[in-house]
Amino acid sequence: MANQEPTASMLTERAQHLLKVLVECYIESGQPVGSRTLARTAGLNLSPATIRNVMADLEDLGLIVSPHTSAGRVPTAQGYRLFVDTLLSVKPPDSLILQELQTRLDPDQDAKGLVESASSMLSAVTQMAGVVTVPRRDESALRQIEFLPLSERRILAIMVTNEKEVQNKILHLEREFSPAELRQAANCLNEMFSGKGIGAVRDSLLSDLDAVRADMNRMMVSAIELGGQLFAIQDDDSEDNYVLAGEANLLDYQELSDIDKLRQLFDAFKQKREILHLLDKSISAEGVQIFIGQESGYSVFDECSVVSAPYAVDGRVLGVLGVIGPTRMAYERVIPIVDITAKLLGAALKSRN
Amino acid sequence: MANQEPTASMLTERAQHLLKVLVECYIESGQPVGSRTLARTAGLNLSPATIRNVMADLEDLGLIVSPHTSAGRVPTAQGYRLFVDTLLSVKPPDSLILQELQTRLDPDQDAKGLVESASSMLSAVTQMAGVVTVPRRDESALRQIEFLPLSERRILAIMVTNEKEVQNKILHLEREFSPAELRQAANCLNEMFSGKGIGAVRDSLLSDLDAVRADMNRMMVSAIELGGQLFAIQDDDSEDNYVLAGEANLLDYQELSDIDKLRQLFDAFKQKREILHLLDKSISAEGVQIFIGQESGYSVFDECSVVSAPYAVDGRVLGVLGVIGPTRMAYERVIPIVDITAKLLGAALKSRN
DNA sequence: GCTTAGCACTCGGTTGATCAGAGTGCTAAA
DNA sequence: TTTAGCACTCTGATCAACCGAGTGCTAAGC
Repeated sequence: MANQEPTASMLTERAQHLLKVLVECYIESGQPVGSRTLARTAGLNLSPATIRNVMADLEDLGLIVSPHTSAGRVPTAQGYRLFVDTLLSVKPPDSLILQELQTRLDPDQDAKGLVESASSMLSAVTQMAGVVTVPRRDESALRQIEFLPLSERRILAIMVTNEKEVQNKILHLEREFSPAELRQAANCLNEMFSGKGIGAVRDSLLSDLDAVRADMNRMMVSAIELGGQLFAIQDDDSEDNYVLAGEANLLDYQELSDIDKLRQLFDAFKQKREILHLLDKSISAEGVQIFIGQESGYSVFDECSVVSAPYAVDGRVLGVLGVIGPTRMAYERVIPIVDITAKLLGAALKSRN
Repeated sequence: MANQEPTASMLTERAQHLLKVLVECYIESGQPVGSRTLARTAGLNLSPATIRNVMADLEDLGLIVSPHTSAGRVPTAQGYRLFVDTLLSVKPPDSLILQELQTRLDPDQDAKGLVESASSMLSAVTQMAGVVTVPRRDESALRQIEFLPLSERRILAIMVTNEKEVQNKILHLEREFSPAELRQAANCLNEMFSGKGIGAVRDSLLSDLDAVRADMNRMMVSAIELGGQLFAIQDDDSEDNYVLAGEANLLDYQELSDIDKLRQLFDAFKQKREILHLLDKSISAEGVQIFIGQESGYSVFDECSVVSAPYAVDGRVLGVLGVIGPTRMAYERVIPIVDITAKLLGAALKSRN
């Protein structure tokens, strides 16, 4: 009769210890853990029979199950949960790995490069799939706008933000603009909005656009016209997106070897929607957050765990990164890696010179 | 005793027809084709026994094999080869699909977008993996260069080519440049090089850089300095690269269901090197080229076929696209799709307005 | 000389039975 | 409370039997 939220306090010291050892054992071996093995491994001087009694209790609480009568026990999602919440002893990551992370998150590249590095590092270091959401930039401040004519009615708009990100967009115009006009419009927009947040700029442009078209001089009108178009669809692609790396690593885990499940997982990666929703849940969390098996609420992840953490610059959360792997993963190793990577990514994004 | 290069002329009319039907049958069913089935399907009024005689001949020629004594026959790579070279009746693609291809290869996006569309279309339409190499642009002509100051020693260089591609690069400078200086340098470069091929520009800049530094006015020097940096590493990422889509589709084919093989395949996709080499072989081909099974020479593709075609604008080949799938694929459907997509991509790249 | 019916043979896949091994739950004794 | 002992259960491996599909060969027919 599984209780619905077993807590550590419901377990004796000994039961806790045994659960911990069992989970560790299972994570390492991948085999159901029997009472004899556990008796040997646990270090307590107890006979298998005693262990069995405790295991029966743990099973009643829904923390472990046996796949069939004569197999050992395997942790349930709840078991893992209790394990990571209260029993886990995290290992600080290998200093070699740390160094690698640090050097490969070289601040001297653009945000996209950093995000891709982070993602592929996560996957390489954990041997699972790494995922990093693209940093949102709604609040980054506008720095400069420039227009270059391409052909009669097409101009290239270039926008530089304070974070030194550069964005291009090709605008299709209703009428022709002379080079001088473009320069004036750019100046005008720069004067009006330089230093303002992009969200604010968009809002004020969109509201101005129709309202004051009539009673302004021609220059202002073109400026607002161009600016309106520039900011209109701006957030389509870069927002709401993530960078995934190392999906193929997941092929190696036999607990995910059901090819159909795997296919669904890969489809979900391409769809992006569910992944993004899941990661979103973590965006307001303080540090590392963990979704174990069905906890995520998405059936594609039934056999998976997601370890995620938000990354921030100056306290502003810009995105989330994490690792996706089988429920049976080395949490004590993965958690600090995700944690540190999030911090390093934040630092790298900040200190770009 | 497999002959080494069986040609159509070595087969009777009837044998050819039977091979054709057998291959078609196997492609459709995925099961080894037996003499009875073939007798029924082939439309000739022959008994299974007669068919068996012919099949024995085909097997001697190395065109088909039986996986074991009491199974039907399966085409070998050579069998497929003969099939696609001389027996295949290609089907023009569904007009619906054609339309879809056409609309989704909307010329009104940048090269990257087009390439990505093409790749994902190929994979969607064929239910296999689509791949498109990034168009090389060494010969595209320079149109305009612009420099925007970011901070003291960092400037943003923007380069527009005739093909309306835009490229940004952040330059780190040895010394400070004033805005005026930047503008002059840009003007200078634009005057000197506008309309020239990018390769040519790079060459002349690199050779000029040291040679004439002394006896030029300051403006020229800065221009060449900036230009030199801009063009120095230019080709790192966009050259030698490709866009892959729909890898996950390959999970669905049971002939690729060996998880290890699959893993190797996915690793190869990430490595990119082998794929690029393979696609390179097709770059000078006239139209569609097909690598069947081990013909590719790369063991990861032993169970795969690659159907590829170069795409070009105004006769200049810019890259290669193709489809990667199991050897047992519907060639008669895939080949025209690849063919047409290549043409459409070329057209779209050309007609961007 | 080609075609075909007949037949023995081969091989893979499935089913069912058996058996060893691992692990459990329960009971009774320490 | 712990533990030894024991009966029980379930999996996985092994083996034999068997069916079905398909082949190759031979001899007869056209």
